[in-house]
Amino acid sequence: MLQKRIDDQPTISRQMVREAQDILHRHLKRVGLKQTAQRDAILRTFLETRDHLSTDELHRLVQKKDARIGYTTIYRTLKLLAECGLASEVAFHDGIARYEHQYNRRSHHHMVCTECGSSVEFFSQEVGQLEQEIGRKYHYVTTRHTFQIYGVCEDCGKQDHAHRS
Amino acid sequence: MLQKRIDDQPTISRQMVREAQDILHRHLKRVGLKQTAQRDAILRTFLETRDHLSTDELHRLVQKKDARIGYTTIYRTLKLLAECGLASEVAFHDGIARYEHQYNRRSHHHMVCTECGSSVEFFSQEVGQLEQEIGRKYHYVTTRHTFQIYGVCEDCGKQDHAHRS
DNA sequence: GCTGCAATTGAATTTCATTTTCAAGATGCC
DNA sequence: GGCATCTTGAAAATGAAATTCAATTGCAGC
Repeated sequence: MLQKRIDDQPTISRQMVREAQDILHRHLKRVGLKQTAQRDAILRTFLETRDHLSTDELHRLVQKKDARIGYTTIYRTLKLLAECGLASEVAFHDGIARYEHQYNRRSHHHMVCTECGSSVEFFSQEVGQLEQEIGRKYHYVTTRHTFQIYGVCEDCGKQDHAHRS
Repeated sequence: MLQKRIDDQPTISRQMVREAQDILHRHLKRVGLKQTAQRDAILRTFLETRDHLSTDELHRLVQKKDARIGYTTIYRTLKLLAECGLASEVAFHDGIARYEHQYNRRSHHHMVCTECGSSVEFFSQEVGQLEQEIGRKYHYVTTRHTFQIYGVCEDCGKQDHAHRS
């Protein structure tokens, strides 16, 4: 599944992995949890991947490194990563929770093709400003927003056309 | 659960119910399905309610009118209503699908309190324009978008504060 | 470097929203 | 009105996510 990203950093450097691991380790210590080989392995695999990963996909990838790491641990660790800001959930409204890594990334949004499920990332300043503006207006302390566009991508549009004629 | 709406029409008139019912009936005929008392009852109850209804909530309301209407029929009918544009799904990302009626309503968005679940509706032209703009840029034929803001509402903010001090 | 206790793990189980199944009942075209 | 077809709703199935629990592991304090 094609996924275009607007990312300045083409790959994740060793340095970034170390820094992210530090963030996780500090978070664990803060809330009285323990460092484990599993959590580190999951974080590393997660950072290395440039996709919007479902728990299932991440599980498969992690298993290539250590086949004994179970499903449950992936779920639990993704929540931990979200807690310390390293990951964030992306809901594409297909009933599956996806996560993307958030480390050193610009705020961005997604446009999803409803035919093939591929996605494009785009950036828009206005959306963040709107969050602030609306929050002020209705006296909410805003924490985040979601913005997704749904449609049919160029390729699927062409195929539909070819199919009909 | 408090829900502020930006709606020009304070209540649903008899006239509107009739028109909406017509839309449903025409849709049913078009796709070769049948009119039933259940479908009409569900549509009427749905239109009378100004909330973002979960299937469960709508089921409870409908049962007050006819206790024999089952869960499954609510699910199926909500899908039909969405198909003919009378309802649309609102995902608040709490694992429950909600629907709101779409008949004679302005395009709008939601800000949801993550503490108490209450929501405010707001209107923003920019978001629709952005959908068009981004779609053109990446050659998508866009169909819809979702935009939600999450935060803590004034009341919950006060309670948290009172609790701490 | 041990010890002990609390946190972690993962297989299995449970939960819960939603979907599917299917036999009995309703609808509407002829 | 007859009859094929759609609808209904209770029950069962599904599937993603959460929970349970016994065995294992991390690590703070000695």
